[in-house]
Amino acid sequence: MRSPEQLVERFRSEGLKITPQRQLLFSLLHENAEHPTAEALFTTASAQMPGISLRTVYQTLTDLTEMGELGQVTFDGGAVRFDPNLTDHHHAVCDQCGAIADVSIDHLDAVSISKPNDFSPSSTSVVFHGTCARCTMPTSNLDKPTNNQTK
Amino acid sequence: MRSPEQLVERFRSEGLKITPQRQLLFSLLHENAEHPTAEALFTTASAQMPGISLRTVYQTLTDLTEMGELGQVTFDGGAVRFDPNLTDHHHAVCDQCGAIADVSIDHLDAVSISKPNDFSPSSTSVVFHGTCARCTMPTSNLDKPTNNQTK
DNA sequence: TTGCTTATTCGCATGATTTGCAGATTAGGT
DNA sequence: ACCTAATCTGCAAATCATGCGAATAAGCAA
Ligand SMILES: [Mn+2]
Ligand SMILES: [Mn+2]
Ligand SMILES: [Zn+2]
Ligand SMILES: [Zn+2]
Repeated sequence: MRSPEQLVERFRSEGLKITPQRQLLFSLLHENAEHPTAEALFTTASAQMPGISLRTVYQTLTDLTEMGELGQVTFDGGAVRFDPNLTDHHHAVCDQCGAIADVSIDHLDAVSISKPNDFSPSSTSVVFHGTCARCTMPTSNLDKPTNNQTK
Repeated sequence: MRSPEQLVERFRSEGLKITPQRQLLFSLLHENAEHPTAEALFTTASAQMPGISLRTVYQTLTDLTEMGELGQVTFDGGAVRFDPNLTDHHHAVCDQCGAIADVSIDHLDAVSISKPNDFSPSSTSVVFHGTCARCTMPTSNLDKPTNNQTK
């Protein structure tokens, strides 16, 4: 996703209005690597802007997605999660705390994934389930990750 | 998933009852490679057994899943799909007709998928999105696949 | 500034999927 | 045939997301 400034520019150039709700969401999404749900963003947004509507959060997220500025991912039938990282990448889901980490495509030997016969893949997604570093770490239970389970 | 006969045996041995509803679902799921949803199974089941409850379909599917006799998969936030194929495998989703095909693990060079750093994967799933053979096939629009979109 | 036009926000209804609950029914044994 | 626990069924309710219309406000023109 582009920077809030660039998004403002794009919205203006397309005749869309710059509302405080949109600006807040732009900033909450900017470089956000947490893959938040609409509800999570709504909660965070509400702290800074009491009264903002969940409907508006959904609306804005949908708009950004349709504009190609935001990605969506879902895991195991959970709620949709929004992803400002538009680069081609995959995900690692921690079954302990629910954290979702990006897995850069070059961490994988992508080309080695041969396509199944008689099927023309336009995209491939890989999802790892397991335990993240923070949840594995035996010592230092200080600052443990918040349980943010997918399911 | 094991055969209907074997399932009947297992249910009996566990003191569970053999009802016509269960037997019907056993047969509908047996070697079913369509990855049907609960609704789809309910529709098919209703044809053979008018009056069967959707609730019972869900209940039986959940039971089989908890017994480890049935797998569940979801794609893009769609409804849960049930999978009697318990072997380790992946999936190819046709964006045209919604068909979901199994992709045998040996079609992939699984070991070459190096795990991301500081994450201990317990399972890896690969999903291809694209166009299936039947939807690609230029000639022979005879017997086209039913549109069974995930979303 | 003031006022106008129309995009946007908001609250609520609705849809889709799945589960909780409790009363009616039935499988399977005595 | 009868008992009883397991099962089935219908309906309420939870969750997540979208449709809709009235109220609001951004951007612009005067
Ligand atoms: Mn990501
Ligand atoms: Mn499968
Ligand atoms: Zn974790
Ligand atoms: Zn197809």
